[in-house]
Amino acid sequence: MTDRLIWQRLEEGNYRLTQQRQAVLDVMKENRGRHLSAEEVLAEARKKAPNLGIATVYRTLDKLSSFEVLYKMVFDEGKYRYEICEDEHHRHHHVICLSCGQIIEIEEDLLSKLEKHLEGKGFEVVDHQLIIYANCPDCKKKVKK
Amino acid sequence: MTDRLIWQRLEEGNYRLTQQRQAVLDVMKENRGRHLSAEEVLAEARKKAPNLGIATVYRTLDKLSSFEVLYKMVFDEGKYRYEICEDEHHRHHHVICLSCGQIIEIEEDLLSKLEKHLEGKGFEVVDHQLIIYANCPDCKKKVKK
DNA sequence: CCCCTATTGATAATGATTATCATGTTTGAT
DNA sequence: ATCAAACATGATAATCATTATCAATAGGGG
Repeated sequence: MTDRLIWQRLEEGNYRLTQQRQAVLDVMKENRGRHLSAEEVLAEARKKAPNLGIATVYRTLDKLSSFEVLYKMVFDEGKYRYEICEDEHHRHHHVICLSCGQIIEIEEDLLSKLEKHLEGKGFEVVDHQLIIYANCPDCKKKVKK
Repeated sequence: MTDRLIWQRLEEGNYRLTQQRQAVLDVMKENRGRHLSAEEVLAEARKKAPNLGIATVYRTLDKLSSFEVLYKMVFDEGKYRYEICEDEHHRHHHVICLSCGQIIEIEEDLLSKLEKHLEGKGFEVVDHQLIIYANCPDCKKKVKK
């Protein structure tokens, strides 16, 4: 997602970029493709805004998600993670390695057929999330030993 | 999932079926295809075991999940839900209606191609979960008004 | 420069889940 | 059957992530 587009969305939402919010947004931009928890964002963002509080982090992450600047998602560990949006389609494809916990993004989009089918049945598809649980090539080797 | 198979898994795990555990398991069997939270299971199961405690419900749900008698899953609301396993493949396909919250199961399995691709790259695919966010036909009508 | 409103950080409150522990129950060896 | 040992339970405390509260503060428009 481009700075231009981010700016546009913040403006539409009448959202001022304070130092703290800037720090949070910077962290998210510096971690494109990663899926950060609120605590992780706090730890990083404090390097720029040392007395940033966790409440502000949550507030900012939720607001940015509501502007569709960030995705808010949840994996099986049961807590929220955030990631900067990369496209207009809100599609998330992830592979989670069951051994090392690494979360890898994949690009393929094979779901349009399924969604067309649902739309044919009267559904209005808004978004989807696909998570694949796997052992990544490295861990696969280790596990076999 | 058949009673036969459930029994087999409990036996393999040396898991005694006490009254309380039986009550929890019964609730799960009576609600095939539904995705119950621990609190919901507790409320139902207390009809059979009136002074059942929430801790026992959690313990039982987790154990049954570890035996692959139940699936343990998480949606965007951020809490765990459980469902009795219906097949050997551990595949969950859900459509969540964004208006009424209804969770509908779908049967299609269009992901084998994608998984083959990942396996070609050295991954070992263990499981997957696909969630589609949509408005169901009824809510779609209401939303449009 | 001052007032007004938005924002912040600290902290309390909440909700879901997990851990602890004293008590009660089952099991299996005798 | 008896009894010790292991297991299971319910109540409740502890924990973890998140949200709400609130007094203090910061910034922008006049």
